[in-house]
Order: sequence, then structure tokens, then C-alpha cells
Amino acid sequence: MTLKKVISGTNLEQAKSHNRRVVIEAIRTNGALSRAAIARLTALSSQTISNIVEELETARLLRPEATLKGARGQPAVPYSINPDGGYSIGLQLDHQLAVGVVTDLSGAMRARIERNVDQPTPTEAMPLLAAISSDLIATSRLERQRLLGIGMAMPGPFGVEGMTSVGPTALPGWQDFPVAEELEQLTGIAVTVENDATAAAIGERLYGVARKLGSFVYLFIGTGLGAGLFLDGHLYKGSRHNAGEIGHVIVRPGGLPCDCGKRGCLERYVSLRAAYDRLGLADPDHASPELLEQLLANGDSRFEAWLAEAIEPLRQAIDILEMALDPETVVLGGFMPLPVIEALASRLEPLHLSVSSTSARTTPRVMVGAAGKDTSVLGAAALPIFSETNPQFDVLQKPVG
Amino acid sequence: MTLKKVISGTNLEQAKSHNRRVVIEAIRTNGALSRAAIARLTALSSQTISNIVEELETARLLRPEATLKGARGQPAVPYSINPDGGYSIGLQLDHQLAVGVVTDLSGAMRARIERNVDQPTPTEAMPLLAAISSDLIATSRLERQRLLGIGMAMPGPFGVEGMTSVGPTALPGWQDFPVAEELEQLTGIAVTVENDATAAAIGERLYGVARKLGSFVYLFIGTGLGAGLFLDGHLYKGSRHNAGEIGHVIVRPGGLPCDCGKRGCLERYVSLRAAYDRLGLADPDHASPELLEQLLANGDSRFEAWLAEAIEPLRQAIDILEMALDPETVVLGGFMPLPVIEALASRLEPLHLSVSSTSARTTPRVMVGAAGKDTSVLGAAALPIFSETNPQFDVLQKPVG
DNA sequence: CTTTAGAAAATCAAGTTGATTTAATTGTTT
DNA sequence: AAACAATTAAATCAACTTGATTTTCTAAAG
Repeated sequence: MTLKKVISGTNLEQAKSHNRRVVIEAIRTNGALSRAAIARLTALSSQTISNIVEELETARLLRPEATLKGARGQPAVPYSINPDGGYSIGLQLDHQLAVGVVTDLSGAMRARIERNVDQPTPTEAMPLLAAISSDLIATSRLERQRLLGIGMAMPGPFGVEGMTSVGPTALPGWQDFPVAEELEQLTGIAVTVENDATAAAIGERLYGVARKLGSFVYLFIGTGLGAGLFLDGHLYKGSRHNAGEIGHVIVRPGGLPCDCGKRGCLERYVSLRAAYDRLGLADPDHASPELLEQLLANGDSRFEAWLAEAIEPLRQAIDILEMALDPETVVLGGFMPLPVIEALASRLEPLHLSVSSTSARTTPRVMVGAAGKDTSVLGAAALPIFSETNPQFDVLQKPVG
Repeated sequence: MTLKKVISGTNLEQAKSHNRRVVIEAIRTNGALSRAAIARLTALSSQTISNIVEELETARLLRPEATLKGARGQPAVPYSINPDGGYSIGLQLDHQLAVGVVTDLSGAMRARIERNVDQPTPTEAMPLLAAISSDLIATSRLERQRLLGIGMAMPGPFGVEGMTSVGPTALPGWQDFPVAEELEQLTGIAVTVENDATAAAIGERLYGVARKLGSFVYLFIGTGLGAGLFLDGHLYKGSRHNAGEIGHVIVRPGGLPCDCGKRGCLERYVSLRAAYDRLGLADPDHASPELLEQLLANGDSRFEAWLAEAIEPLRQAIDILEMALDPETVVLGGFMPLPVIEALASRLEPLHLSVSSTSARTTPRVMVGAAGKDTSVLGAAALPIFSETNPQFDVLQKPVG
């Protein structure tokens, strides 16, 4: 009989690792904090916090700010995240563009490289991505041992026959390609791969509008449509890494045919591709988001028609996410230009009645993401930082085997 | 400035509590295990396991089974969950019925009480529920100090204006009533309240078909329709306790009008109430699920028509849940009689293409729940047991304040 | 204006808890 | 008898807690 892998036990070492993360998280969400304040927030003793803060300071992850005077008692020394404590590389691959960035611990962009591609296959893209990475390391002259890893974002879903590689919103040829392993091989750096929506969600959680939220959904409007799910303080990726792939949910039974074989899929109405199609572009495979921004600015009537038609499916998407997941908020973003996102957002009201329609809300039901068009690369860069610093259940688990 | 409550730190005490739960969980999912086997599974040292097992044995939560011979080495003593180690009371309230049960640690029902009600208000129901509880304690003569708590299941959603108390699928008058607090007051026992779908999910996870699953969705077909979400080993309840309330998701834009004000809501097609309505019953408020079972057995043509019409919306519900959450499986159950659930399940194929349609599956996409018509009370009884024994992130957190 | 009490932050040193390590013992199979 | 697996016991170790102490400031009293 083979035994089921089970949640594993923990020990002091794991506990300490957790506590270290808790301290970082407390400072990240609240800004600079004194040792005493951290102790109160985390329910740990001030002595313990003192030890951890000292450790994190010598590791250069935290740095002291100017001593606070003006209150009674001994003046407090606030500590904040040291931007130079670590760096991360973010990569993003997409139908027409490969982008790479370096960010520091504060999420600030330190370098950026962009290369045009055209429906890249793995054989074409992998060397390019490796090259971008080494160029980034070279030009930003960052200390190699302070590099936390490479995070990569690409369109999902992953590994679904008849969906992953079919149709204009999917990247062809990547169906079962082991991106992370290959890129790790090529670069010698640890690689995390997520779909663009998940990456964007992490970005917003670490540095954007979702900084203080425990549960939210990032609705990513790109070539297709997907959602990144952050639930109860944890990233939820699904049992096969495809949670949030709601682009192919049916919102119009019998509606527009989709390449996946179904009719009336959400992303046939709300996505870059849906807009290009509605505009009747001659070469939708090479249209760019900037075009849409222009058309919006010009008040183009066909684009306005698309907007009007996209609103109700978008409302339904939000409705589905709210009803299924009861998040604190839904964040809108993606490759769709910010002005277009804002135009969509401003026309959403009245939203459908849902479990989110309660008067006792602290956050709006829908927010627009903070990171703009680089949301997905910046989010990708946030992935290694997130996995190194976020308090999560896994950290408590002893590695098994 | 008020500081954001943050994830709190941990210490040895919390770690031990976690490890105790891990041991119980290992035995629950795998059946009787020797100390050495537990040590291997949990990555804890055999000494640690020895200590914990001894402790749990004296607490009567575990009991030794017959020594295993036939292998090399010293014969192992397998330990299993001691059914008499604890008891739990499950309550379920609904439009026409109040049910209470006592279960032991193995989930076996030890007593059951049923009372008819009619659209009960809180003032009517609370004393009744308290009476059921004390009757259960008296008749089953259980040791009071081994009673882990009361779990209660009732239809959701909770506290949503214009939805919670509106329409035939909702219980009127409970909008903001503090059920748990009141019942705790009346009985002097700790009370957990969840919606029926969530309770059923926990039941299936502890004792049913979902015993070994890390992520699954329980689709509860009752008077209305809701889903219980078990994701990555944790119950996900949503930011306002209303996750999974997908009954009011729109599956037919412009379809049948719903009391919530929208049109084409899922539960207008798939629910007991939807079936009653489709049959044109004179008094749908007092129809019973057994009627549907009879009609199915008789091959009633109007009921067959409902079945046929319900399939596609049900497919869509499954599609939505699969795409949004990528679970290992979707479990069907609820107040709908088992033969009807099975009839629905057997007609589902072909399911929609989704992220679940991969050939590399270990579980079927759709399963029928094991607990039958008492699924929701039994699940309710499982709630206190779950919260006492399941390894979860919260356990590691030091209580703050 | 000076002094002093009070408060908050940070540190120190000893104490506690619970997992790990190491070694010994037991009982079975080959 | 030798090998092997399960269990037990004692000693050790890592990390958090506790309580006393020190530091440094503000505010009130004299």
C-alpha cells in the first residue's frame, strides 16, 4: 500500500523561518515599525523580535530609519525594508513581446529590456530569455549573491489538451514544455513560472493596491482573460496550476464560437483579441494595445461599440468571481491600456447583486491595478521575493523525504 | 495611525499543537499506522512521534490495534482513531426540517432527532435547536467533557441585503441574526455555523469520498444551490463568509427571473425549488425531496423534462467551478435525493472542455457524495471535529492581543 | 529653571519547551 | 547467529519566554 503524502510536522527551525517572514510582512504592509511595535503586532516577545530584527539587519534586509522623538519614553528606532537587500529578475513572454526587468526589494524597477517576438516557440524563446537575463545582470551590475531568483509570467492555461495551444489567445507549442527547468538550466538561477494573472496579483499584493488585503482576485485582461487568486493570505494556484483560467467560462450560451470548441466564452467578449476582432482589423495577430488607446481617445465609434458590448460580460465575470470566492475586492488590469481599463471600470455600475453587495464594505468592489502596462513583468519579478518573504503554510512544513 | 492586523508569529507551543494535528490527520487519511510509519510520513523523528502518540493515547484520541507480525524486525503496533475519543453534535436547519445528530470521532451517527418546522424564524428556531441539543446529550448519555462542540448547518448566503432573506430558497428573518452566539448562550457549548454546502464538504473530507483530496468543491443541491470550497487543505470561506454561493450566478442571460432581481440565475434551473417550480406543484413551499425520487422512479415525463433542462446549467456550474478553482474533483450532493443526483451525474457527459479535461487525472471530474440525505447534518457534526484536529495555518499563529 | 517621576524601548540573563540525536533494547525473520 | 525494524531512554540543542535592568525621553512638580 502506498501511503498518501500528508501534511508534515514542524520544528523550531521552521518556526523561526516563519517568524522572520512575519516580521518582514508586518513592515511591508505597515511601513517602518519599531521593534516594540512589531512585537505587539505579531504577538511575539520583544526579545524575540529584537533577535530577528538584528539578524535581518545584518542580512541587509532591514535598515534603521531616523530615531523617533516627541513621544514619552525611550525613542523608538523604526526599521524599514532595505531596497538594496535583494534583487529579482522578472520576465514576461507573450505573442509579440518579451520583456525583462530587474527590481529591488521595494519593487522599484532598476533595469528594463524589451525584445520583439512573433508567436515564439520554445526553441526560439528560451535562448532569448536567457540572454535577456544575463544582459539585465550585466547592465544593472547587481551583486549576484543578492539575486533572489527569476520570476516568469506567461499566458495560461498550462497543459490542457485542446485549450493550451489552440486559438489566437494561446501561445502555440508550449503545451508541455518544462519552462522553469529549462530556464534554470540555461541561467543557473532558480526560476518560478506563473501565468500572467497570478504574477500580476502578486505584484499588486506586494507593492500595489492589494497591499493590505487578505483575499482578492486580479482580473487580467490580456490577449485572453484570466484571474489570479489570492485567498486568505495565500496564492491559490489550483490542483493543476490552472486556477483562475476563466477566459473559457461560458457567459453567452450559444454565443460567439471559440477556438476551444465551446460557444460564448468570456474571452470572446472581454480581451484584447475580442476588441481586435470586433474592430475587424486586417491583421489582428499583430495589432497592439496602443491602437486601442488611440481609438478610445479619438472616440472611435466601432471601439465604443466594443466597449458597450464588453461591459455586460465583464460584469458577469466579476459576478462569477464574487459569488464563487467572496473576495475583498476585484482588481482590474492586464495588457489592456490603463485608459481603456478605466473606461471599462467607469461603466461597470450598476454591478450585479452579489455576496459582495453589502454596505459594510471597507474596500470598493472593483479597483484598478496600480502597476500599469508592466504589471505582469513587475509581478513576475515579485514572485521570487514573495516566495522568500511571505508567511505561508508551507514554510512551517518540514521538507519530507 | 492604526496598524493593520498582521499574520502573527509562532512558538513551540503552537508548533506542538500543529504536530499533534498532523499525526491525527495522517492516521485519518491512511488508516491505522505504526509510530514508525507516522514518523516517515510526517518527517518528524520517531521519538517525537512516540511522545505525541503516547499523549494522544492517554487522551483517548488514539487506540492501539493488534500488533502486526510477519515482517522483519520488531513488530509494529498500529494506532487508529478511537471513535469514543470524542463526540460532536450536528444541527441542521432548513425550511421544513430541523435535524440534530450525535457522531463519534469516526463520524458514525450515534443518535438522531428530527422535528418539522415551517419557514422558521430565529425566535421559533433557537429554543427548538437548544432542546434538540440537550435531548441528544440526554438520550445518547455521552460524557459531557468529551463533547467537542456543536456544528450547525443552514442555507447561505449570510448577511447580503436583497439576497439573504429574499425568495423561496432563503430562510426569512435570519439576515443578521447572530446564530452562533445565541446558541452558545442557550447551550453553554461552543458553536460553529456554516452554510450547508461547506458543512457537507467537511463531512466528505473527513469521512467521505474526498478523504484524501487537497482541493475539491462540493456542489450542494438543496432548496437553492451552493458550493463548499476546500482548497489546498484548507476550508475557504471568503472574506465575508459567503464564498461558493454560486446559486445566483447568471447562466442564462435574460433567462428565468429570480427573486434576487437578476435573470437566469443558476438556482432557477438546478435546485429542489427549480424542480418543484418546473413541475407546477400547487404548494411548492411544502413539497418534499421524496416526491422527486418517486417521480424519477415512475419515469414521470414532466420530471424528465426538468432533468433534461437542468443538465446544461449544471454543466455550466461545473465548468465555472473547474475553470475558476481547478479542483481535483467536484463532488455532487445535497438534499436532492441520491437517485436523482445519480441520474443527473449519469447524464452530464460530455462535460465541457475545461482545465480539468486533462488525461493525467487520478480522480474523476465529478463524484457523487457518500453521505446521502444527511450529508449536511453529518457535515455539521464534522465541523467541531475538523476544527479541533485539522492541521491548518491558523493553528501556528499565536493568539494576538 | 531644575529636579524628579513616569513611560516606553531595548537589552540581558536565566528558564522553559519541545524536537533531535545517540545509544540501547526488544522481538522477528532469514 | 546475523540482520533488521520498531520502540524507548537519556542527553543535547535551538528558539521562544520571562522578568529584571538599563537607557532615554517627556511632563509635571517644586
